[in-house]
Amino acid sequence: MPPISKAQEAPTARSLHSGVGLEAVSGDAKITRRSHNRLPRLLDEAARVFALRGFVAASVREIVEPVGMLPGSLYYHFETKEDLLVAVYREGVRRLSVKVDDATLQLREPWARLEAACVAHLSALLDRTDYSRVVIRIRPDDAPLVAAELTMLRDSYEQRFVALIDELPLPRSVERRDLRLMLMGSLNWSQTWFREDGALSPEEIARRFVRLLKTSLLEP
Amino acid sequence: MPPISKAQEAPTARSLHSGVGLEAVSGDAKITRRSHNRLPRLLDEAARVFALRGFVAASVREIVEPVGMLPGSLYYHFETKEDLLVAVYREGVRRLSVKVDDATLQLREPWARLEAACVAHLSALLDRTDYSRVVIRIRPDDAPLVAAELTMLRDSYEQRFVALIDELPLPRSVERRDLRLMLMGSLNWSQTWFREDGALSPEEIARRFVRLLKTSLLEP
Amino acid sequence: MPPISKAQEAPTARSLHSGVGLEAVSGDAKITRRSHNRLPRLLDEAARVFALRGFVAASVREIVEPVGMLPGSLYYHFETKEDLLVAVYREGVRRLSVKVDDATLQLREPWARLEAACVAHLSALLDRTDYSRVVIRIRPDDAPLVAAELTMLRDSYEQRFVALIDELPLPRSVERRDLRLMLMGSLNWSQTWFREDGALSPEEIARRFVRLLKTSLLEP
Amino acid sequence: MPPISKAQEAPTARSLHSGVGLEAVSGDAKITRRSHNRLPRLLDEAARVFALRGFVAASVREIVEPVGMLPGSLYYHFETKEDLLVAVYREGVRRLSVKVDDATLQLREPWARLEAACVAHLSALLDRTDYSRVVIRIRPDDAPLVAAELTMLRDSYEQRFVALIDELPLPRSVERRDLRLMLMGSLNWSQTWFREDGALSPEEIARRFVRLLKTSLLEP
DNA sequence: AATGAATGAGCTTTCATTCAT
DNA sequence: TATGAATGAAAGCTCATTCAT
Repeated sequence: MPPISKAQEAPTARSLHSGVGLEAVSGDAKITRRSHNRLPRLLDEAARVFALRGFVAASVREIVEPVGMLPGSLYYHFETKEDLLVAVYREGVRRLSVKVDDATLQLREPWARLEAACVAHLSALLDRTDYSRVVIRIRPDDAPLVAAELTMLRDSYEQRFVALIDELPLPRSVERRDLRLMLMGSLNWSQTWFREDGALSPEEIARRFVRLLKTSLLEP
Repeated sequence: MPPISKAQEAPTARSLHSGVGLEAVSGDAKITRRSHNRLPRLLDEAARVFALRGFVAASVREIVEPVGMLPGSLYYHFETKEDLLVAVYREGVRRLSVKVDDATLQLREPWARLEAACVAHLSALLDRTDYSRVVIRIRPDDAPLVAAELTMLRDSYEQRFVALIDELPLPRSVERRDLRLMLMGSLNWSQTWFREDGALSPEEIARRFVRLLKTSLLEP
Repeated sequence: MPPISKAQEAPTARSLHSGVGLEAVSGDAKITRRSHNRLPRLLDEAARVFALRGFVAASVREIVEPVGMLPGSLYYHFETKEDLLVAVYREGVRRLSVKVDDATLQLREPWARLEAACVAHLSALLDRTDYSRVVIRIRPDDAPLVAAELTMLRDSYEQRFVALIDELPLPRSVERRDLRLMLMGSLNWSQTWFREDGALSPEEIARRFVRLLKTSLLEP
Repeated sequence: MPPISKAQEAPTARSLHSGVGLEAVSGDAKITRRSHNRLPRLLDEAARVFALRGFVAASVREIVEPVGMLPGSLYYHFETKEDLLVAVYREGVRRLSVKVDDATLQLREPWARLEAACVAHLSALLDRTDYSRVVIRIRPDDAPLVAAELTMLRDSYEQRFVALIDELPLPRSVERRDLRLMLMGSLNWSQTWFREDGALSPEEIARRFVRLLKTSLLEP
């Protein structure tokens, strides 16, 4: 497999390594003894380090070492560090999309659907092992050479929320775009203050934020 | 003036280069007899570059060059790049605080006070020339050696919002902390999507967000 | 066919991929039953890239890619990049020799023979598709491990010019070695300045250089 | 002193370190004890390594080490390895020019002037310690980013020979451009075959080449 | 109050090459 | 007759920082 080039095609629905939402590739032992196909592990590590440090501060060495690779070996799989980011980001978007789609699929009531989507979004976002964190943490212009691509990917995901908010029955005075930006902003920003040992779970936070928005804060 | 050391004490209220909110320090000539004090310009540039690139990607060279200094000269003023960040961050917090205090000072009605604070907060945050942007853009753990200090500074500022929200008359079911995190999160995140050429001004955005929160979204 | 090793013997007269002077090997199908022998194409590319970039700057990747091979595959055919150079160089010398021999074969008059040899030499040297360019472009000590071998190959070719110059009837004062070094130097150096779109053809250049040497430049 | 940038101005006549033709900077001890101003030594080493290995094969590490510098320190003085080459090349051209000018200055007779120029040219070219070797050894397109600049420098030097040949009284049939290309080609190419322990000195070689050209080779 | 000249560590990337399959 | 996946070394270069002057 040659390096994944910048000119690479749009991802197929079932891209990257195996299934739907496997975070860490475990139980792969049966495939080969000497376990070559470290690419999935490489992506896992990249996701971890990008989410932890940001793009610029993430060093190729730090990504590659836990996989037992040498820095140069990365470049068999990806042409640049930026391209690696794109791969991780793309997978992050894919997983987020799958989770949100799965969560909303069975529901009909618009507010319930939005709430479920927010719960799925926030759970992914705050899960330490998830590629999705990268999608929120990394600003496209941290990696100028692929900024446009990242933005497109992010937008494609956010369309889901555009649609979900379009479904809501709302007072005419409400701008749906404001609503989306406010809601998603508050969810996304939680990455900066959320502590795993806090009192509230991601799910509970998401639910509360939606309720705060939905209901009136003016006294009874 | 010796380098500002890590062991330095908490800042006095009137810290840094005098004046209340001067962005570019001109007319400072009277302060020192002869020297064309370049430290203020240095801080301005640092604010600009930290806000633009983030802490890690900001290079000392890029900060120092527009001031007409050499990289090594920075170290007369600051012991480390981290210390420079602290100085800028501290000034950002100071300016934010001044703006929010000024905006709320004359108002009595709690919701009006909160709205005014949000307008001030967001205007600062989205103003390209403002130190305040650094306070929102930089995550404390981007600079681990001074992370604790940055967090303290930020917390000290956010106390204002804790207080403002405490004043609000609210239904008993509402958790004030959630409210604050949601509101500030949505404001802060706007740094990610705000474009100066967009339809809405920062002030208008802030007002709309507050109104969305305050009122009910359930149909009439 | 195992890799061509460093310990390999001197080349037979009819070395490499058959044929006399075929640049791109087509119609070789009868030689091996099924395989679409890519080794000739590999050598063609190597010649092109070595001539274009020099030995050090020529990367295995650049050579191998247009052939549709992967870098590792080179090493089925050659033990090292140096060995590949030797193969190309050897073929370059062979083709040069054939051309010079063919050109001089029919001629008897010593100056005519020398001129014909120079024309053949220079045409090959300046022909973009020819292995011969490598022989002139690459300095043996660019590839220290095989420098001696390259030097031997080059010397074997230059013997032809030693012989041709020995045939010339010359004033006793003339050192034949000087004459050869001067003549060949001026021809070889033309690789540096020759442009295909220039006014003069390689043949014409060679003829003029010989004439300049032969005749007196002192006024009539 | 900031790095010498690509946009750097045309060199002044007395560029680089001191005097006219100092090859190795010795006797500098009096200037500073800890001898900073290693830039001259850096250039000397660069000239040596570029001449020895060519541009591509010359590693920054090899250049810098004998000077007692670290690789990164080069970049205080030059923005890129290419820029270092330009500096060396420019100095090579300057020294060649000075030598040729000095050699021809006192002479009036055209052939004598040309011969003196060739002697100067070849002595420089074959002198192991001379920057001039770089000018002949390095092909501009070995360093594509500065190729145009190198070509300009080389052309500016070769103008001297254009002029010297223009002065010659020649039979009308002789193309002066051919004459120049032939003469200089044969001189320049001597870099590939000249051995210091050979029988002939550079001076003697140059003189013989000129004589070969000048006189008739047809029998008496 | 700063510069000139560098350091030392680290950076991303490229290279020729290896070897099990 | 190759490939897939990598290695190990080195490359050019950038970084924050140092320190004598």
